Amino acid sequence: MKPRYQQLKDLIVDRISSGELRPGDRVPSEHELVDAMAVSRMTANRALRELTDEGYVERVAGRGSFVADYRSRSHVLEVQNIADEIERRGHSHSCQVLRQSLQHARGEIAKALHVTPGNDVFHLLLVHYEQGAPIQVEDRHIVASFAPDCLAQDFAAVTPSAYLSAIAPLTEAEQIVRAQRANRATRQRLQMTDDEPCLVVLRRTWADGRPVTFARLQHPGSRYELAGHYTPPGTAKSTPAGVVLLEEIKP
Amino acid sequence: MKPRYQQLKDLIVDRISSGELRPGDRVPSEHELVDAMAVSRMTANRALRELTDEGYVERVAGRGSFVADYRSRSHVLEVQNIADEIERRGHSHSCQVLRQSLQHARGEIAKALHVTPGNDVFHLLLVHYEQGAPIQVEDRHIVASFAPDCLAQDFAAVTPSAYLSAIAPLTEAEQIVRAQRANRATRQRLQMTDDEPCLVVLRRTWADGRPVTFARLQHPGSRYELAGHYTPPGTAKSTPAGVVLLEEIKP
DNA sequence: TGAGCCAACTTGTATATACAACCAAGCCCG
DNA sequence: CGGGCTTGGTTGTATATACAAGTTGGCTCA
Repeated sequence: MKPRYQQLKDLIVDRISSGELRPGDRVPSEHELVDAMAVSRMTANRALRELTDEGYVERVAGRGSFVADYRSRSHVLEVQNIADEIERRGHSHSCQVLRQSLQHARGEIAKALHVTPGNDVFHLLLVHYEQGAPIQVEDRHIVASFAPDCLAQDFAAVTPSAYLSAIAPLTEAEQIVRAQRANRATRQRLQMTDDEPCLVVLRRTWADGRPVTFARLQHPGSRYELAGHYTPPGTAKSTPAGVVLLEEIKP
Repeated sequence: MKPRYQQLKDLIVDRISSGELRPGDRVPSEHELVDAMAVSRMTANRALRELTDEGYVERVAGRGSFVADYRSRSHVLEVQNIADEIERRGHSHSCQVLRQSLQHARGEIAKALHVTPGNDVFHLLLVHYEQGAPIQVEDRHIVASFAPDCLAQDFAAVTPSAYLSAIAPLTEAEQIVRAQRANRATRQRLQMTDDEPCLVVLRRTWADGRPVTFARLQHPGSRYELAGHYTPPGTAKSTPAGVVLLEEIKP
């Protein structure tokens, strides 16, 4: 038997991930949970407090508790959407859709997405531009059952990342970063010279405990880099605005 | 005035980061905190429970609470030490020290480490080998006041990462990942072909809220990649052993 | 009308208490 | 000597209660 505070947490997380509660919506107050679930206020408090620590809920004394915006959920999801990233830099983002089709999963793609070969997957091929210069080739497969209306989307307006996040919060991610040479087609799309290194990110993303999408993201080495700032769970403090500094270092 | 549970947490974290309490040491039990600090057991429980969530302590019902091993602290610190990483793969690690000297900080290095130009920093240049094949050139600067006995260390036996972690827990990290071409000296050291892309990691690491070391890590693109698996704070579940799968995919 | 006050509700923290489960060490008894 | 039991210490959870502080909306009174 799970502890009661965990039952309360599961209950609320389920209502959020099912879409019943959306970001900004009010979640039951401690007193309402006490009445509805027959627990003490301390137990309800612990459930809501831990959900706050985990990024699901935001609480305001005197007003109530509310479903948090997914973007504030974890650093994984912060990096997901290249359009947001570019706009945070104050630059313009545009996107060209080269392919948007329904396919049957086979081989490694089927294995990576945990579907049986032959099942439907969508295949997307996009090029993202920052200030008009190509910055990323996005080659993505999506489990069809997760996003049935994928073919009807306009991915030039809403990136696949944003689209997928809107369907359900992405709860888990796995990625591999490599430096490789790109093939000729990719070099052309990214306007890369023949010997320019290519920064490749292979990323698999989960929702509801199941993999839903696999992306191969290729970037020109001279114009793109990955940056991250990590603090251990408890702290999240000290030294702001340090990334810019590192950018300048050319030993 | 900080809340009392936070005061308790600060107290214990201070004793850990000062080195008074080392990994494996016993931390005061809830009852001892009740007696010593004049708080209720619930307050002591909350302090210790949150420290557990944050990775500082491990608790065992019936035995007590103990300082956690730093390695279990966060995925940032897991990746720190390339020797551990190689040994986890069951491979042999060796290391050649090319430079180990005391210098005066200048320019970008001084800025990155937040020391005034002219202050002492140590400079290390190492090559790491996996099964005899070169896998990383480590070019590292360390704030001298943080590690005064740096010149006396044998870094072929204990990597700089391990050495620095032993002095004080590394609490914060910032890194940038790039795909670049390496210069000729580096290509030779890593036995890379002329046009082989190089995976470069620039990493700056903090202890006690101050930057202590800055490293430039260069890897042959054909033999090295970065992998990470991320879950949001609350969950930490589902799908094990998936990284290997992704390795195989060559679309 | 408008300014201020107050009541109701919310979260945040703190205490005292209780019971269950777990662990280690020592003790008793066969 | 050894197996099982007890006992004391520990964590994990749950409740009832209390006070402080923030927010909101309505009400009163000038």
